[in-house]
Amino acid sequence: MEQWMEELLLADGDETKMTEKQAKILEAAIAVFAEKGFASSSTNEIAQRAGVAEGTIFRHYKTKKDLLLSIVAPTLAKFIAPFVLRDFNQIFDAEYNSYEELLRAIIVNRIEFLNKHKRVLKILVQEIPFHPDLQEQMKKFVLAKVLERFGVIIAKFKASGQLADLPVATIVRLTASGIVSYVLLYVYNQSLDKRQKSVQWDEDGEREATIRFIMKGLAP
Amino acid sequence: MEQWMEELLLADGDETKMTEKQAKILEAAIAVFAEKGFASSSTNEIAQRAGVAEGTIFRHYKTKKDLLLSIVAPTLAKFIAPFVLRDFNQIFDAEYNSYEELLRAIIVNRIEFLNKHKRVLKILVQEIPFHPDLQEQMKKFVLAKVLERFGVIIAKFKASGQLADLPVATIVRLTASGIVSYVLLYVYNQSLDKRQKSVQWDEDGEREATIRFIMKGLAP
Amino acid sequence: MEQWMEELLLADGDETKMTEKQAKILEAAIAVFAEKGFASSSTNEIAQRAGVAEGTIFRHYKTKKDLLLSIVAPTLAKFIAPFVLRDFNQIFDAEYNSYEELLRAIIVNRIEFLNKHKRVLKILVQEIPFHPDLQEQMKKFVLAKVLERFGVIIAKFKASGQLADLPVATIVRLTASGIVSYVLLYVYNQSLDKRQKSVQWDEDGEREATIRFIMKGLAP
Amino acid sequence: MEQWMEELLLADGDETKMTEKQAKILEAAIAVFAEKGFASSSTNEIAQRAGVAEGTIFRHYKTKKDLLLSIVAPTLAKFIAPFVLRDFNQIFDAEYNSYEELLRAIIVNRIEFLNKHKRVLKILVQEIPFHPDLQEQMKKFVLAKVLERFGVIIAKFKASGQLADLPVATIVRLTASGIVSYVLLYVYNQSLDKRQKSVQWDEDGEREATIRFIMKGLAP
DNA sequence: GATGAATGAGCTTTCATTCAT
DNA sequence: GATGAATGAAAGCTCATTCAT
Repeated sequence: MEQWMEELLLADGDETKMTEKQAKILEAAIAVFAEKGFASSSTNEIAQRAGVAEGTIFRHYKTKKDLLLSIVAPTLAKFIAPFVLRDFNQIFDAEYNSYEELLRAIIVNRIEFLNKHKRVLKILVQEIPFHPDLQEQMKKFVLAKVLERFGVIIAKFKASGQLADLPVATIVRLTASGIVSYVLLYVYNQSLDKRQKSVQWDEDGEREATIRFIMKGLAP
Repeated sequence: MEQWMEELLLADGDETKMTEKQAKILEAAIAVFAEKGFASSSTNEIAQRAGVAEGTIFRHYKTKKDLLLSIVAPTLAKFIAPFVLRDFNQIFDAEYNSYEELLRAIIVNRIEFLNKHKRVLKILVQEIPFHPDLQEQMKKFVLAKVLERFGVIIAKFKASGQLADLPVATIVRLTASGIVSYVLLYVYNQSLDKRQKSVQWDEDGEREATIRFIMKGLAP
Repeated sequence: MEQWMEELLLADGDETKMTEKQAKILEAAIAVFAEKGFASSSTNEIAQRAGVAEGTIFRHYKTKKDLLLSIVAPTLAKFIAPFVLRDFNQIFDAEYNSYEELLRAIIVNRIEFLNKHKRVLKILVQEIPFHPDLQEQMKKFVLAKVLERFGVIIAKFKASGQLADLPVATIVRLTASGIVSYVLLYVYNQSLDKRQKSVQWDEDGEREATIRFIMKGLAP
Repeated sequence: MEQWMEELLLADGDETKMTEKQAKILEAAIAVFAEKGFASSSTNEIAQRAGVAEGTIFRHYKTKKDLLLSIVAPTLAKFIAPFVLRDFNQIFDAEYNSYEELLRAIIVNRIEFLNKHKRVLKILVQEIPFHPDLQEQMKKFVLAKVLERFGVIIAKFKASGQLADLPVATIVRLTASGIVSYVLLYVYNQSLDKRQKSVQWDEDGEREATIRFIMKGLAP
């Protein structure tokens, strides 16, 4: 499994295998899928936006669904990468003195990730309910891996008396719900154009409020 | 506006205006839309499941999108009913001695609502990103009304020193994120069949943990 | 099975179930398939010749292959009808004083049949090698039924000393090969236009020669 | 014409003119055409089975039809070789004392030929109805040559009182129909696997029956 | 009101063929 | 010679919508 992961990550990082047109197709497909949803997107429109003949799409991706998966799978892989690949980045390997420090790190890291993969994540979220195979992978890899990895760290903080004595899954759920609500607010803010800045949230204030909320909520 | 609301609510509660066929069409459409998504559903399949001719659908709903809206609108209306219709139900009109009591009332109320409208809510959530008109209504009515109504109550609890001194929107956001994560867990639990009960969450425990989490998190 | 047969035969005889357009589609499909072969025929051309929108074809026949089968199946059924349906016609129920009489009756009957279903039979013969399901049905029903029915009659002629003492299957094979070669000659003759009548065979002469050939060849 | 024939025959026997790839393409094309029919075969599949790039096919054969012809033509040439090329083989050049001897020789020879070229002959038979140019060549060369050559021999046997006084074409037709029905039976037998040997015909018995049938049928 | 046959635009997909490398 | 990416025309098929009955 980890081999498959690493391959996916490399294959995608090392995009030399792709022809120029193929890259354009992917880019166009991401844009169109994110904009209209998978089912409402036509391969014709994708081809046009990619500046490619429609047939070219099907030379690289056997079906439209194949195209979807080839977009969504690598991102899914990258999503769990931090959790399955040792020393992939510093989130879990750095020593954190407090749960708060960890929270801050995660928020920064996830916002960065979200920003980078916004459109693909939108597609993923939209399509998961209709593709049982994606659901399966999500549950099997992502959820399982995240819980497993977090478990170790949270146990440490629980032992040192920084966190309430709740099941790991519960702590993860409550932490995640807080973070997710903040991150969504953050990207929502970004989606507003200049003129609408008046209705924006105060990002810094909300971040601090969120962190304090979680810390207090999970205090022993 | 409130008139329109009341009409919607009545029209739907009092389903005598609908022919039997029309009701069957709605029911079938909800089932199919929830299962496959709006764009991937065919009016043909809806007609078959409803046991009517395809043409009959278009006698009642000018277009396929019309059908979607006539499904989604009443549920949206009911969703905000407690917030816009005085004495529609007891949530806000009862006097709550503590924020915790309010939380418990909301959880019960929302779970009930979600259970009753699960499929339509799924459709709504799926389709909102692709229908700007729905988004507009959502923001204008739902969000605005909910915040407005909540504002009054939260102000009271803040004044009496039960809640931290945070913006109302922030308190709503953090409260909502906690409740949503619990409610989703609750319905997820229900979707598991008997054999999978072993992987279930402990509902009661999670509910209590969630309430305590929110209360502690929002304490002054 | 015989029930299924009778249904097929009736369904086809009683073509009132078909809309006018559907009949036109069948007629056009038979023409085009016979002319170009199944794989080289386009539903587009069939639609045009039928004076129908292309979509109409697929309202009546789910796939192009479905259309093929709905053409070929009834003819296949009619082909074996004389052998499975008692008193369907007079071939086997009349008393034949000699094998020669039987031969003459068959030739007349088969030429008539061939003339009536020339195009469909061409399609059938062309497509059988590529559709194992058709092959199966052919072997199971047609061959089996024909041999069985013939067996009884041939046994009678063998017993009365009119035919050589050969296996029934062998007699059928040799008889059939002779008849087939004559019948093909006959339809080939018809396919020639007036100007080419000079290269025609002498039908009557060939028929008599064929019958004498078979009779002498199978004499005891 | 005979020069063209000889060239064809040599070119194919002496396959040194073909590159290895070209040979593989031909072999693959024969396999695929025989399996699926010409129209249903894709150059893509042929290329894959041949282990070459799709473009390579078109380097050697201008069009897909060209490929078909380059498969079918040499076999057609070989088919008439015994009839047009003096001392090509022994069938007609040996002196036959009886028509029966000739029959036996032809059967052996044709079974051998059929076995060697089974797939190509299947392709040829399948495609002839849809390619008027092939039909033309068939009639002009094959039929004409065969009849002409046979005519001489049959005239001899008629003169010596071994055969009935029928037109040469008729004798050829009746003889051919008998032989063909036997040869088809023979190859059908071969196509059955071990387990099905019980349903086989008795080859030797059928061959003798067929020969006796023809001899008796054509006796004066 | 209800039907369902018919439509035609548009969908995904296939394919023989071309051509720069 | 050989490749395989690219093409675009055409294939089979789907679908929301219309309309005569």
